[in-house]
Order: sequence, then structure tokens, then C-alpha cells
Amino acid sequence: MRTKKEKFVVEKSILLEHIQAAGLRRTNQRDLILEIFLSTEDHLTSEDLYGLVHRKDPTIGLTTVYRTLKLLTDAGLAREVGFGDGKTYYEHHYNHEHHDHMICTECGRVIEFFSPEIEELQDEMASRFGFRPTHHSLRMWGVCAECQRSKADAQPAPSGAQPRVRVKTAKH
Amino acid sequence: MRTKKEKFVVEKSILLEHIQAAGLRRTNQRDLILEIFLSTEDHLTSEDLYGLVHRKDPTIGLTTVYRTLKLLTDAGLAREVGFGDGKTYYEHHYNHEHHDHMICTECGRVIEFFSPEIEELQDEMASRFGFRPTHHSLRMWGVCAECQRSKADAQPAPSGAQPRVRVKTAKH
DNA sequence: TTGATTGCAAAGCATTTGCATGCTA
DNA sequence: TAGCATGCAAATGCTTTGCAATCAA
Repeated sequence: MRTKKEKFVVEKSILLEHIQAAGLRRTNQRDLILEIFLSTEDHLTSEDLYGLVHRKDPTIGLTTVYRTLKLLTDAGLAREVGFGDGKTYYEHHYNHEHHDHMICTECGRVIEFFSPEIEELQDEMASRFGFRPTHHSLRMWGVCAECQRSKADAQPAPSGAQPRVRVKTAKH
Repeated sequence: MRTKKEKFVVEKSILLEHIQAAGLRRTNQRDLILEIFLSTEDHLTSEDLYGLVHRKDPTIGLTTVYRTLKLLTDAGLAREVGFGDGKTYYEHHYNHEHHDHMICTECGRVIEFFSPEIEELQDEMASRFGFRPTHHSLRMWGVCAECQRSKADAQPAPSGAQPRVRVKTAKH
């Protein structure tokens, strides 16, 4: 249950630097939240992360998780994403190469992908307008391969069981 | 003040067909909301549209605008967009060629653009994963040309006047 | 006449804020 | 010690829902 001693050293020092530069304060809550956030794979809401954090330290409040996730975003360690269900998801940002998302509207699966060509064309497009981009978000919604298959099989779709947007990840 | 007689005939018949196909009912409210939505250029929230509608017919409720905008989206006449301020914006969809957005984080200006090359690469990316896309959204945040200029002029930024996300449009 | 639609008020939900208390620097 | 951070409860802001009355087909 104990995390390896020297894990996430770089991320931790990034947070520390950001905190010091902004005249903020290091706290146990922030340490723990960062630790758990980094130990988890992708796409968490504040509530999701709160659930995990709460197991290790039931005294930490939901509000603090909200605030810390914003802090991590400012520090460049987290990135906000929305999948269209009204919630804000976070994923690691530092040292995780940038990527975009395909979202299956049947099962909620999220596929991450990256295309240098698209990135390049985006920059070109921006400079054509004299626009200096800081970040961007590309999302495609549709039906993933698996769901196409199961549809073809004419399996009577498990009706009633409304597929909530659930976040799984397929790595490129 | 009277709109030209035969304006938006096609859109109106699209809505009508959708309504009939779904066993729904045509109402004066829906007619008026569609009419005003189409007469307005781009990027309205339900509340925005409600304001406009309310001037012509103060009896129409906000809830109906919400519901109708969803209906128009289903009918393929409207498209939902989010610019990161927590609200849902709608823009015409039918007969308005697809485009993407650059959002200025200084002044809130929204620049619309379209790149066939990017579209093509997206489709290629999707098919590489066996993913069948239905729609997508590409947004870039950053600083627009105007705001870069006024910054360069070292004009003491009009502080205090927090630039709310305001929707203007620059056509490609 | 039937059942979809409307408008209002109330409820929902994710997120933010006020404030007294606690804790870092 | 000063003042940032925390946790709780309350507030917020957008959106949806319940329901009685209304209206289209």
C-alpha cells in the first residue's frame, strides 16, 4: 500500500516551486491530493478524486480537492477536459505528451490519440489569423469499434441500462 | 419589423418534418423561437435567445426556449458549443458549413475557421481506430491579434473590468 | 378528446463562496 | 504572529423536472 519512495519527485517539486512563487503554502492535503492524482490513470472529476483521497484521509474535504485541482492546473500539472456530460475531468498534464480524445457515445469509452500533422495545421491556421494559441482541445464523438461490432451482432442492446458516460482509456 | 415572407422556408420545413416524424406538435412558440434563432448571428445561450424572444412575445417562458433549443439540435438545425465558461451556446447548424473556433482569453472574441485538411486528418485518425465519428469539436484558446497589439502598446490594461466571455464573430 | 406543450415554481447538480478555525512560514 | 488554507454549510448559476392548465391534431 505504500508508494515507492521517490516517485513523482519532479512533479512534487514543480508544485512546490509554483506554490512558493505565488506566495502560497504547502500543506499535507495538497501533498496527498497530488500524490493520489498522479497515481491514478487519467480522467478524474473532483468528486472521483475526492473519493480516492477520502479513503486515505477522511478528514479532507471535497472543497479542498476542487481547489487543489485548480491549483495543479495552474501549476501545469493537470489539464481540464470536458466530455460533454457537464462535469469537468482532469488528466495529468506534465510529462504526459499532449493528446486528443475520441468519445464513444454508446459505451462512454475514451480513446486518446495524437496527430502531429493536425497540431501543425492548427498552428498554421492560428498564425493565419495572428492568433497566439495557448492551448486547445479536439474531441470527436461517435461509435467505437467494439460498439459497432456488438450492434452488428444484433445483440438486443441492454436497454434500460442507460450507458452513463464512463471514462475508460485506450492508449494509442 | 416584419421578416421577409419566405425566409427560412427550408429550415422551417425541416423542423416540421422532424416534429411530425417524432409525433410531436407544432406550436407558435416553436415557430417564433426558430425564426428569431435563425435571424440572429451565432452563439446564443438559451438565456440570450430568451431575451430576444421575450421582446416579441413576453408570455414565452425560459424553459420553453431551453426545450426548443434541444429540439432544434435534434432536428439538425442547431449545434451546441461550449467556450469554457460553463454555459452552453448554440449556433445554426443546417446550411451553415461546419467550422471550428479560436477563443481569445483576453477579450472573449470568437474567431471561426475551417480547415479541410484538418477535417481529413481527423477522419483518417478515426478510421485508424475503427471509430465512426458523428461530430467533433476543435477549439483553440489564446490571444487574438488585436489583444496582442494593445498589450504591445503597453496600454495599462483596463483592469477591474474583467472581460467576461463575450461572443463576437470574425468570419473567415 | 387525447396527449403533447407550456409556464411557473421547485428541484438538481456541479461548482464556488463566506466564515470561523487551523496551520504553514 | 500573520495570513493563507481548510472544511463545513450555504449560496450560486445553469439546466431540468413536476404539475396543472392549455392547446394542437
